[in-house]
Amino acid sequence: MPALSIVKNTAPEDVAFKRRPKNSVKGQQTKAAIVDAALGLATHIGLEGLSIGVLAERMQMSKSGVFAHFGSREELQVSVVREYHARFEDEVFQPAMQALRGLPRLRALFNNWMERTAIEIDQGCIYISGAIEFEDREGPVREALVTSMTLWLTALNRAVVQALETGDLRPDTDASQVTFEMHGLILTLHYQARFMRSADAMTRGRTSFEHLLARCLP
Amino acid sequence: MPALSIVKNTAPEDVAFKRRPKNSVKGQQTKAAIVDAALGLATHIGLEGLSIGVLAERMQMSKSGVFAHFGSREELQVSVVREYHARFEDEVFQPAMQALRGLPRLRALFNNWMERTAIEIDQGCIYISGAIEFEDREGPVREALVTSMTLWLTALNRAVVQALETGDLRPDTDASQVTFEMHGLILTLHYQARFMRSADAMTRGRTSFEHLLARCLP
DNA sequence: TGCAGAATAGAACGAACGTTCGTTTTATTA
DNA sequence: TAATAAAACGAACGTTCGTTCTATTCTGCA
Repeated sequence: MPALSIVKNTAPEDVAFKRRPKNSVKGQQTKAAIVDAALGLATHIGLEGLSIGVLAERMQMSKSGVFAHFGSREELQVSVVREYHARFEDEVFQPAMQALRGLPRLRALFNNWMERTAIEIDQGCIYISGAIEFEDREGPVREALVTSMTLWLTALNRAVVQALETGDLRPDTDASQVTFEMHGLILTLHYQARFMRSADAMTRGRTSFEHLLARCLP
Repeated sequence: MPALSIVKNTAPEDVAFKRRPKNSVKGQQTKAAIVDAALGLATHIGLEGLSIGVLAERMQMSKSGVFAHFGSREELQVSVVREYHARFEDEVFQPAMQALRGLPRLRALFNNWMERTAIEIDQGCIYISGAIEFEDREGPVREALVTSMTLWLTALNRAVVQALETGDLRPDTDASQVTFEMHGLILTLHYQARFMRSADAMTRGRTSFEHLLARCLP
């Protein structure tokens, strides 16, 4: 079981006597395709911008056909968050675990995160847009987002702690503080590159990371 | 003319032969009150979440009565951005200009920005939420947001440059890099405090700023 | 005091939204 | 192949949205 896992995407939660699809082979395929398309849409227009009508149009299906796979728009949004989490884990977290524990792994994690964010300069990141949209909106979508983000930041913080256990970073390093600042670099990179459309944001991000590390080296 | 000013709020732009209000005393008062209420709403639900119906209800006016002051929802959104800009200038920028040029003024600017962000932990910041909402949506609202943000970051950067001119910071300091990282601290503070509801975000923000300064001191 | 012009109201519009329902088509299995 | 269950459809519901009219009320100036 991978370390960032929450729950599997197709949860058998037959809530409140609502008729849910029974997950035949075909059904699962279609649902996966819908979630994929929904994720593609959500990265551009946000989770709140997601509309079942537009999604159905893009899928060349009827609104009710799409709707039936989720039972509510909220469930669709949660599915999208879970799918994004799974991809983030596959692309950012897992590959970096191949690197040696300590500074190499920490560098790999940050580097993969940067790469992912660079891609998202064209796509948008639902961990960032979702955070804005669900700042003070309660419910399962917010919960899914917070859970994912907490798992990721915890995993990242663990890598920092390991780096100072191996002696790669000074033993008096405040791990949480380093994690906090790494998070800040990604957020600024995203803001500057995607909203302000500044060309040198990637370079600035890498420079900042090196400054951060330099401060913590033994 | 204050350094962050863009244009005054009530612009006499009689675009495309649309019947606009003629700005009587009463009219201006009402419009200001509407913009104030709209800003209050937008900080919580975003510029895109703003709806004329809800706004009219809160103002105890008719939808068309509210609408007539702006001519379009977009113009309402732009007015809100301008109003936010004006307040940001009054609360963050102007007071800090009283401080001595150099490190004191830079500290004052960052401190006021932090305070403002702390307030916005309960309110939301439309420079942040707006950036997400208008990342790849073109038009006058995005333009107003980018203009405001550019003016502010430029003003901030000027303060950094002055600090190294006065010798408060090392002469080889990369001013743009420092500005970039200050921006990052605010974004992370906002994310951690408002979305993740983490209690120690303010402390972490201040600590990060001190680390940043320490790196640049002579 | 009367009158022009501005401010507001009220009703209506077409479109989009999420959701429900009954029916039909398609897939799975006996 | 027949029986059964799941998937997809199409139409409709009740709301809300921004916007457009026309009509009414208010306000300030001659």
